[in-house]
Amino acid sequence: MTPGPGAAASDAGLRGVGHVSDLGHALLAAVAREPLTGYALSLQLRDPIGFFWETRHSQIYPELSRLERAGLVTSQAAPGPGPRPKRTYAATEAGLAELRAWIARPSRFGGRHDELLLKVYASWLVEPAVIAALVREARGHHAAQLALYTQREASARERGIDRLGYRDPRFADYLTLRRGVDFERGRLAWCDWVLRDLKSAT
Amino acid sequence: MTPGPGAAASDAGLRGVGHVSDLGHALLAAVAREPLTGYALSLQLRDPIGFFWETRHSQIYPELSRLERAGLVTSQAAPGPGPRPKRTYAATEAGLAELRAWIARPSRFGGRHDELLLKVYASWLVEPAVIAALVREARGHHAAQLALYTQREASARERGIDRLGYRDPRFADYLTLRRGVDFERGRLAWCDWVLRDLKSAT
DNA sequence: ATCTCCATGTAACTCGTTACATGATTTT
DNA sequence: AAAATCATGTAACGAGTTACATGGAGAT
Repeated sequence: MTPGPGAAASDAGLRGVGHVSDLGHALLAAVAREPLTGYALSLQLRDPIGFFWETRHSQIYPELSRLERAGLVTSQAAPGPGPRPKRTYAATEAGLAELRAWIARPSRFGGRHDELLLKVYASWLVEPAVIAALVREARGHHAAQLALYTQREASARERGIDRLGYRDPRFADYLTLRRGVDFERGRLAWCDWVLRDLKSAT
Repeated sequence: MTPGPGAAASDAGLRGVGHVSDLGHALLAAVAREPLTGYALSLQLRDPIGFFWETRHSQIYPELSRLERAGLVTSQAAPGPGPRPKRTYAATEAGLAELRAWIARPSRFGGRHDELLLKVYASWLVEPAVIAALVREARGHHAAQLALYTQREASARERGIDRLGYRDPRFADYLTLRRGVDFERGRLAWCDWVLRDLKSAT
């Protein structure tokens, strides 16, 4: 990674400065609230309450320096407890702008991490209308999935699959399908609840 | 990565033959039901109904050959529509044994893919007691998480955080926390429902 | 004496996505 | 004529995990 002193010219092969990863947005969203060290961030991401995201410190430190090279965060060094100085990161104006733009962009659904939850976590940065649009879009997606799943559930019940023994793979299908129905229903209810609360909580 | 021709002796650097990845178990679980081609598997994994897993064909084909090298599946070649022969894969006895052993092993929670759902999808291969133990373990995990989240929710309400404006980051925390509570509650209800059904459906 | 917490980083590897590449048959 | 479907693979990344490495301060 570090090309060594004297060879600092090219930096080729690194991710383009224009692109910010999902993890980058997660870190940005955290330091937009208050300045934090990489270590503090790793603690927050280890326990995903209100965050729905997880990673290890080995990914956080390189990502923070990428964000700093891109001008989205700044760091202040202070004497640390170990051999290296302790760095506290804070979001810059450009960082906040990037976050606001990212929140407004359409999300991918069903990714391995929960992009919508992460955007809601950072929702205090944007107008409530922006978040409402996002949640309404997600609501549509989950409503469509729910319709599909309930339809399959109904057809499974018509064919008596819910009465098969556990030895039949189609009964296993039915068990997992039920979880899909529950998941989408819960997600839908949450979207509605958020939309209601965004109206009342001015 | 590829050591180049002429150095084919060792195969070092490849994943050890003893270890099967989560994706490997997913493919194994699918071909344990009926023999399938890599293409058919990619269609099933693109639409995660009853599967809760997703990937692309570019990952499936190499993984199938790894499984075959490990003796967990066999393939039969037939003239295909394209330049290459079409291969249909089936699980071997060793493959079924690996699946049964994997289902009985404790699962990781909160991984990027849903290991418990995948195990339930393959649950027809094992005795209902094995699956019941698995689901009971998961139930405990989700009950503990739910207790933690509801406690935080209550303390947030005591401090009036649910009545803050959307501009306060702590209100955003509350929105995502609510989703956590809903998720764990739904998961818990599903575990209970599966446990009930495993008793009745002999 | 040992363990845990704070604090930062690198190396090696596995997992996952996007794009490239080929080509016959069927549908629009 | 063009597009979609079936069918298989590789190359080049990007994302994520595990393990290695260092070292002071405070607690047991």
